[in-house]
Amino acid sequence: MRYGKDHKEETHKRVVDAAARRFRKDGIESTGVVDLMADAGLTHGGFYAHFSSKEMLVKEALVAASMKSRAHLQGQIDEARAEGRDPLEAIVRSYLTITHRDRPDRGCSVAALGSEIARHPRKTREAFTEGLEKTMGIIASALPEAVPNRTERAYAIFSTLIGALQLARAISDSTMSQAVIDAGVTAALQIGRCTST
Amino acid sequence: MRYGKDHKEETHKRVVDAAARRFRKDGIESTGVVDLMADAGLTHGGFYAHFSSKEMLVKEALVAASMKSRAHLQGQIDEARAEGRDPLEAIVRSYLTITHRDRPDRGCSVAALGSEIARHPRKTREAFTEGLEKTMGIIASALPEAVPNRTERAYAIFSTLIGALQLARAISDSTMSQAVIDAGVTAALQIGRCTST
DNA sequence: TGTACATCAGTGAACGCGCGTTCACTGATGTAC
DNA sequence: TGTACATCAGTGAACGCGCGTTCACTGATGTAC
Repeated sequence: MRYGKDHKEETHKRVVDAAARRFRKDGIESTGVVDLMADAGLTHGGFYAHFSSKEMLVKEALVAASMKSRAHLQGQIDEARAEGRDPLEAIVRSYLTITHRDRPDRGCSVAALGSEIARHPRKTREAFTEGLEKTMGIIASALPEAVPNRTERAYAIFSTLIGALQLARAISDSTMSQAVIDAGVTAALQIGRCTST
Repeated sequence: MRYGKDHKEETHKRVVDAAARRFRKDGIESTGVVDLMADAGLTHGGFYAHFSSKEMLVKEALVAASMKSRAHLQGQIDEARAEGRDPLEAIVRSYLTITHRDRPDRGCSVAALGSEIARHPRKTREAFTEGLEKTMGIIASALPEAVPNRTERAYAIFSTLIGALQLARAISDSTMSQAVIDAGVTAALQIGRCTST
């Protein structure tokens, strides 16, 4: 079948988006090329017309997920600012929720894949790092202007957020899981607000 | 070959310890039963005389790694107390180091496997949770007595530590990686020390 | 004390299966005449 | 306007390989006589 001139590009995007979802849900290694293509409504044979290897799709999926996350983050910040609410509190409270804990496929790819990304090839980690740097800039921009070391605080806040979400997901006891989430909120706000140091 | 009466138990322990190391280095899913047994100097056929499934070994390896971590943690605290240093600072600073970042096989299994553990069966996560609770108790005991909500703070501190170490491992740029580690130290200490809230 | 046998930790071939990747093919459409 | 052909996104069988798991077997030692 011959298709319109944007058709292939659209299919490509569809595979990347489906992969971003699947990877976050089941992990990168657990998800095969067959599953990935099936999720996009295709058969596996066409995969290598779009990506030179599974690793290249991993890279693209991480970049796509990162971009989407930043857009969401920026949206939360803008909305909070428009309504006179604290933008830091807005992003922290919307990140550490039960919904986010229970729907990794729709959420943050760093929380979902953090320990796995560290074991991927340098090129993949470079793409990840690039996205992460931008995300840190956005978090830093949500901090009160009076606060020093905004980038470093953004690093620490994000560390707390992904760590807490991962623990909350791994913990089998729901009370403890909830407590970890609550503790994460308190601590992240504290890191972002404390004017000393 | 017939062996002494403790022989099998010793072999079992050897496999569990080797697995704990390998899992942290390469991930649980990436490591096959053949590799695991080879690391312990055995062939794969005997595996099921020791474990009813790979998942059972995962559970045992997580429990073993958790126990070892707690012993190390307690050692750091005792040493710091004996020398009149702050025990919280001792554990935070010994956790967030370049060495720990670069040697996941010898380090914290939560940082190395966090996002993977969340996808394992309930029984495995229950064993993990049990160990984690004890670890949180030890971290809480390192906090100044004047501080309220010690358990919640321990949760947040540990979240920050594992999140920062994971990011530091995933980031390809060494300057940024170092900055994340430093930011994690500052934040973890701040969470543990701030007497308000 | 010497021989026959039971034990059982560890061996290695084999099982079905899914992995990432390759490739000859299909067939609807756009283009050339 | 109608026909012949080139294009190329997507198909599905096949590749070698490693996975988790099973099982008949080995052979050094402890026990029974």
